[in-house]
Amino acid sequence: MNKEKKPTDAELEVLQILWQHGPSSVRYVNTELSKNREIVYTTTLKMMQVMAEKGFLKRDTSRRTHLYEAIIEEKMVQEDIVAKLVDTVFRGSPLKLAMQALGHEKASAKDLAAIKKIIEKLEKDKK
Amino acid sequence: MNKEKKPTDAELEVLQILWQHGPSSVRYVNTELSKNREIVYTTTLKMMQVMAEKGFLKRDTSRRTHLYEAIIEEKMVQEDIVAKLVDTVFRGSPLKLAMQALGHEKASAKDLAAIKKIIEKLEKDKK
DNA sequence: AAATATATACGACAAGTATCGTACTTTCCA
DNA sequence: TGGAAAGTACGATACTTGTCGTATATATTT
Repeated sequence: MNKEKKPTDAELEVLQILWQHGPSSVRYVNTELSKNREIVYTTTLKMMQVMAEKGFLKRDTSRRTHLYEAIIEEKMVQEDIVAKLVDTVFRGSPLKLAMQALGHEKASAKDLAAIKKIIEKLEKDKK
Repeated sequence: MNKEKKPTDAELEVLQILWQHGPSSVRYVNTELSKNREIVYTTTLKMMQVMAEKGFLKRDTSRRTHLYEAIIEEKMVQEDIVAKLVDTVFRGSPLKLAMQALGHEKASAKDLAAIKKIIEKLEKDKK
């Protein structure tokens, strides 16, 4: 069904903004991107046009300033990427990936507590 | 120092084989790759030559059949990729990534127990 | 109304990727 | 010893990605 290829890195930057902010103009997305790196307006425009062609975004052209909206879901993309990552970089072990994610700097005490709960729930479900 | 760019997907396939098997001939790598998909010998050869130029592999040309060895470490690559992934796809939350990894089919009961232990250890270290 | 600002459309391009064919060299063995 | 087999070298190619310039249309402002 979905022969969707995964978004490129640059496309993910755009998607992130749309996922958080909802339907947005090119101007808005470009302004957000510009906070992180130099990028010319028409580059962002072109990229979003291409993403629309690819089926990642849909656009509302009813007004002069077009609005773009993500139509692939954040969760889907996360799943795809994680599945592939586990496969190609962690030798098929989700555990290794999880450890790598948590073992690193940013995991807070609250994060750890949260995931412990989730694990306990998963363990219950397994039975 | 290392302005190393991250390996492409196809390069990761090669790296995985080298990480597991150690220094290998092109023939060996190609045979392994062929188990998963169609690929012509010279394609693999060329790719590994490029990877050597990039500094991902080093090669021993002392014998007719060259041996290639990974010189970027598996763990390094994993760290890089996970860090970037957390950033660009999980809104900076390692927790979300870990959950996604574990919540997926493949995490076994043993995996869950293992990671619970790790979490407890991390919690201790935090104090 | 003229000038300015803000949009989109679209083509071009350099770099990188993955792919393979052809040419050449070395080794093996019947 | 003369092929066949197995190896490397390397160029060509088709695609994709990210980038931007230029053209043009539409508002907005003075």
